[in-house]
Amino acid sequence: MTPNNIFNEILSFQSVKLTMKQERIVQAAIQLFAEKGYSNTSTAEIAKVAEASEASIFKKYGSKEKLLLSIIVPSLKEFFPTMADEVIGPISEANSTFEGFLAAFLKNRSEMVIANKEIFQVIVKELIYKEDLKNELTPYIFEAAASRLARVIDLYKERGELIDIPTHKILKSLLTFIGGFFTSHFVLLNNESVAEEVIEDAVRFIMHGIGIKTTSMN
Amino acid sequence: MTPNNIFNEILSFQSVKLTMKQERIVQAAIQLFAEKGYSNTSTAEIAKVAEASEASIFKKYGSKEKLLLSIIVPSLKEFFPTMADEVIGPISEANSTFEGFLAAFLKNRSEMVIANKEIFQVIVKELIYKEDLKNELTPYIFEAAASRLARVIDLYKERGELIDIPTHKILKSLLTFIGGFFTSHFVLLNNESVAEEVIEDAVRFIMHGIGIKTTSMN
DNA sequence: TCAGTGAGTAAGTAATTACTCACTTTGTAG
DNA sequence: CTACAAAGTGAGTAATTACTTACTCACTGA
Repeated sequence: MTPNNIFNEILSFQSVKLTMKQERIVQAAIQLFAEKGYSNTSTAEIAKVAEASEASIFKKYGSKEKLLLSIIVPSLKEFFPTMADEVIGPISEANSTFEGFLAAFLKNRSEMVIANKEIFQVIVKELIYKEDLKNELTPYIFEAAASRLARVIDLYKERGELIDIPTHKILKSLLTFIGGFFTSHFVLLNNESVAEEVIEDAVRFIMHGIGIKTTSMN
Repeated sequence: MTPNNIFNEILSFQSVKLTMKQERIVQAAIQLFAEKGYSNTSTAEIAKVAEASEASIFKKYGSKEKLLLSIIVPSLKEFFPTMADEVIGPISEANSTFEGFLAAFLKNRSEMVIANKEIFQVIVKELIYKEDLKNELTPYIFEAAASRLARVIDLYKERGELIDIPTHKILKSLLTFIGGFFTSHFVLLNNESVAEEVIEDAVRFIMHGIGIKTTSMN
């Protein structure tokens, strides 16, 4: 079975409405995977928490791995592509400065991640491990998020708001920091919210760093 | 057994010189843990790769968990405290500017991590999962690395090289970016080296961000 | 009313897991 | 050479693992 067929199969799980039992199974799996990791969670435990039988898991999902993917894959489309078309576009149009865009973007995505924090934790924790999964999903993530952010960067660069260095370099620094930001807040520290001030601090750091401003003209 | 006793027990493993077989076991464990993760690696597999018997593992280490800790704990002292006393001090003394310090620091720590890349990967991957381990080690890491970095920040702040905001805010931004830097390069991308240019880019970002320099006096 | 269908499950199974025990081999001090 | 301790191991074990099978039940359309 090719990767594409696998993806379509996984996505088909959500197309038919889930029964109550199936919903309980998915919720139990999300909770346990986020808490203890995929490998340390047995199907027996998932069934117990969901108050269902183990066989029900396999009837619907076929394997433990597909249950994991049925959680991860559809959510990626929520974390990232939605981010591209429905988030990045409107946010950048509504903000005249890159600084404003950045603050709105970080706030918007933070709220999104917090609302789906356990799923986000599962994705981060498992993506680090699973080489195959990583290799299959990163091109997708890159296309969905990075390439659109690059366009926004180009836009504001033309307006003279951003430094004149290659866009890929700006993007790389930006993604490194944002990745660190989300990972530290929502995976390591497991925060429930992000204060306005924290976002302001992050934006200031991204825009101006920690050095004093030198008086140079452009 | 209290945490302290556990730590002392773990540290005692390295105090006596390892036999060749024991060395092979540790090397096999590092390799497999880094590649597939602790939970996905069986003691049988470690024994096979090490060309030793499973019983030898348990004779020396008692449990699979202690084998993991015997890899992680001593290395932390190499990654972090050495960093504090033997790295941060000399580097900051040898560099008159914070920018110079930062470049030297990033280069020095990158080389250190690359030389022990698999161990670094094991630490990152397991620290994300294991709540207990994380809670036990973070105060230690913080004391070793963060508090010393804070002093360096204070030093250069007094010299007027860094912006005048609370040190903990500077530190937080710095650690977020550096954490993202090391994780993306050496865990996600599994890089073998870091080009001079990459470090320069990172330093520039940390110092000045991606916004254009505004002409404001201080 | 009842055949057909999908949801759900109790009770398995073979394989794998971390770990143990009784034993042999090896290195070394006297 | 020998005695003894440490290093090393083959052959287990009970528990857990992901997964299967053969079944019941609840519902629905004709």
